[in-house]
Amino acid sequence: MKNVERIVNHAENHCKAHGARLTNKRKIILSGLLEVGKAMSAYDLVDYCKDQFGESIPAMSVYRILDFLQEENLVHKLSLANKYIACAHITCDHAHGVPQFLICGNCQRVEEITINKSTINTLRRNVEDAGFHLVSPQLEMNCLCHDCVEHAA
Amino acid sequence: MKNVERIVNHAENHCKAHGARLTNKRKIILSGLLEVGKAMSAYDLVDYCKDQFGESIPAMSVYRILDFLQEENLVHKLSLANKYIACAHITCDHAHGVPQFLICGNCQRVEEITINKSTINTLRRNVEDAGFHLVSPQLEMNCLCHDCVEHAA
DNA sequence: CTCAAAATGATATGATGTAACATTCTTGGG
DNA sequence: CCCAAGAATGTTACATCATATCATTTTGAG
Repeated sequence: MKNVERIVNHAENHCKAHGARLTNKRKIILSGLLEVGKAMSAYDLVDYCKDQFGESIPAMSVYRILDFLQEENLVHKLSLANKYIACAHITCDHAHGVPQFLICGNCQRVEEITINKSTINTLRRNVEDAGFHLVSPQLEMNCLCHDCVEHAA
Repeated sequence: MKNVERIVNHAENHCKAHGARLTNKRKIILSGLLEVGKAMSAYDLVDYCKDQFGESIPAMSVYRILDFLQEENLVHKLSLANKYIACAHITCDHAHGVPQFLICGNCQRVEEITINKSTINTLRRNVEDAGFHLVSPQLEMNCLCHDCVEHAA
């Protein structure tokens, strides 16, 4: 779990750098997401924090904290699943493209990838051709992970 | 509204062709979605059917009917918005690619487009490279429609 | 230290969605 | 035609996801 700690520290610096505060509760939520390494619902996080950290954080606060963490790009929301997941690139210092998510419809595993720019640009062009402007190319795709494909076969 | 009727008839034939039944309630829900022409939540549909058609359809039934209509490819679910929208291509007889949706984050307008196959294939390859299998390339993209971009500017 | 702003808590409620079982409707075989 | 079986719909209860509102606590700048 040293690794989680390291990432949280990094996140704290990232926040400090522009005057945002990674408070204790916010650290706890972020740690939970990092430890679990999977997408969790807000209420899953309430339970997890209670069980693992002995911290009772009301759901309302969890939602607020998740909003904060999303604004800081430390966490992403998955609309397909109504769940939240820690950003896979918190510790990278360079700017990132908007991520895309592969969600296993069977076991709920999630992989965060970055699709190459030219593909995204093609997508963007398709969107512009339809008279819309692409605000964010964060995509969520219905997938099966390798294991689940195997077992289904 | 003749047009809606025509589309519903077409949908009915489509269902009959493989032994599925487009019952009266199902027609009403589909008609509602077609008339409105926008994405609606299940509960929006409950209200709409009550107001416009004098039909009280319980939410549970609306969900079941929406499931049916999705299986028939007459309706799509938008996870970004938790809403449902009539397929833009019900009356086309040829098979369609999986659709992509452009959702205006400001006015909620939705455009259904079909991205060209080669772009989808590139996406699919990206997914396979990450060890996942793309089940369905139905994408939902956070956009702004042309009007909202103008007004924001 | 003090005060204002930020963060968190408490409570209620709205919105979305499903489980489980009952009832009604349709339809094909006798 | 009738009726059994399956399909569709209704009813009720509840699970899950999310936000509005106002109260309280914490924090940091002056």
